[in-house]
Amino acid sequence: MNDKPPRPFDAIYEAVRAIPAGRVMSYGQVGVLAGETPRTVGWAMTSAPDGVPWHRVVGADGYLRIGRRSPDLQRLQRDLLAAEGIPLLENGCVDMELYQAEG
DNA sequence: ATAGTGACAAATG
DNA sequence: TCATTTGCCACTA
Repeated sequence: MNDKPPRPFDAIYEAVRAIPAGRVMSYGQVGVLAGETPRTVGWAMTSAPDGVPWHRVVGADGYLRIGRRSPDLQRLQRDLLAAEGIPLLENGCVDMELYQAEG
């Protein structure tokens, strides 16, 4: 039952939840909005509860830095992004110039 | 308390 | 361009 850490990254989840559909944000951007560092954002995403569109969080380059330990998650994020109207480029990254949220 | 790791980012060689 | 290093913060052993 202790799957979720007692440390609610409320600020981080709030920033991620504030990302509108069809838009994406980088870990660094979320970190700035949440007042935390990109590292902490990544760690918070590992325990992202329901209601948090973690799939809208991508790397600063638009790449899906995910998938290093869970290839399934990368495919899941790719599917979720496509479902929101965010197709990935041939490089496998998101067009930040078009889909990056302002904040 | 210490060391190692991590869904990052920017700088450096 | 690629690989390496450093900074940052939180968690696990």
